[in-house]
Amino acid sequence: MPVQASTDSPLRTRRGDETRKRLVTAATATLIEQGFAGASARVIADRAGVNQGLIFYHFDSVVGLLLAALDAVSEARAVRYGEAVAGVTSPMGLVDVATSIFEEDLEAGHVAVLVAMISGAASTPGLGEEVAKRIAPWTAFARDAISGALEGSPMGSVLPVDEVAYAVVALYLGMEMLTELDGDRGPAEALFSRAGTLAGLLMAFGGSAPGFPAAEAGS
Amino acid sequence: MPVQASTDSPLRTRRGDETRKRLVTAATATLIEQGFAGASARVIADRAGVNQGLIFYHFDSVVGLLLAALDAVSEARAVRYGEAVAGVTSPMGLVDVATSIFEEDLEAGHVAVLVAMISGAASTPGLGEEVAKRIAPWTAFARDAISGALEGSPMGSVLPVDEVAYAVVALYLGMEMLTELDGDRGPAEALFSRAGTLAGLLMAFGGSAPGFPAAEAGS
DNA sequence: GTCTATACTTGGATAGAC
DNA sequence: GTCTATCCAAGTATAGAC
Repeated sequence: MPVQASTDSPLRTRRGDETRKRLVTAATATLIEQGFAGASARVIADRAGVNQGLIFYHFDSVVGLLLAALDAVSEARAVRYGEAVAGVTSPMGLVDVATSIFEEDLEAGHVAVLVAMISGAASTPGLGEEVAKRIAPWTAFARDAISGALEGSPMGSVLPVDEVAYAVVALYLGMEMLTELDGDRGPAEALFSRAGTLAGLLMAFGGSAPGFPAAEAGS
Repeated sequence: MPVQASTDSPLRTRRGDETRKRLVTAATATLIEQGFAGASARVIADRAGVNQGLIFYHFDSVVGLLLAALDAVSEARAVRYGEAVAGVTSPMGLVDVATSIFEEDLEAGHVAVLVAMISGAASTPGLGEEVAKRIAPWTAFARDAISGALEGSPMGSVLPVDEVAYAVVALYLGMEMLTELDGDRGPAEALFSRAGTLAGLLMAFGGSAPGFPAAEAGS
């Protein structure tokens, strides 16, 4: 791993930065399209158009690069989540935002990266722990969205937030796997619109949540 | 692939059968513990205590063996499902049986085999289609159980059986991934007891299902 | 600091022995 | 029909050039 980006040669680090960026991008794409088992040093390096050995210089190992790719996706998503939640006031609005953002995640392949890394963790000692850390943004976001939607609903007493959040994240991972398997995004899409219906139903039962207009954001 | 088990030498096929069985067992265990990426010919053969080349003689390729392992698990499960459903009369009983059977699947690692093969499908051309075929028992069983539980419930009109079945299977796969990741089976267990509560709630709303005693099987 | 050419290891597959 | 010894490709990693 290159350590010092010392004062006298900023141009040299430029080239390194470019290489690292290309590798992370290629690694992400490879994880999405070929999964963990298909993400070898040679395949990724070819895709990035760089020498295969650079992976070990810049990231120590293939797994190191894959974790960097997961980092990039996770951080980008955490930022996106923060932005999206900022403009929301009502519980129903939160549900709308959450479903559309999660749909975005599935579509763009962010969940595919997660799935690939989790399944890869089974074969690589110590990887599981590292991956677990990086799932925090997703879990936290799910918990926030659900917590907002559940309070004021009669279901709030029978459905603990943590359990529902766990179930939602699991549901996402599973939907991604099934979608990859048969190449059909249809069932997953159908579940999204269904989620909106159900959430509306729950809210209607609850009634007296503060600041609750009839309908918020579209779709 | 060995074709004819001809009349004159039944002893010879015995040895082959034994080898095949050992390989399938070892492949299953390896998929559960190491995932698809860790299921190499050498690792599996070592575990089975046989020469690595036998995999290619008996199953053509490593993937061929892994599919045979998936076949064995799928068929065993289909039988188990049939037995379990046979002794059930009420919708609530069906829900009880389904949850306890699915819990059994998670515990024994059957879902882990599924997860491993699905994630492996991303890296191996043509494998996805083969895996998809073999998931049929699970999907069908889920659909039957849900269909029985949903009719007579007011949710039946707003929740199509196919969608719920898809969601349940996805939920299973996702729970398995999360369980593998942090090694904690707790959240999944919690969701199972929660499922019982929810199903009971739905039934209570529906009321007039035919043959509906207060409570059926235990747990 | 960055990169390339090369060494070494593991994995898939088969020719030929029994 | 069953199995073993052997081959070749692909994968990871590093020594050394720039």
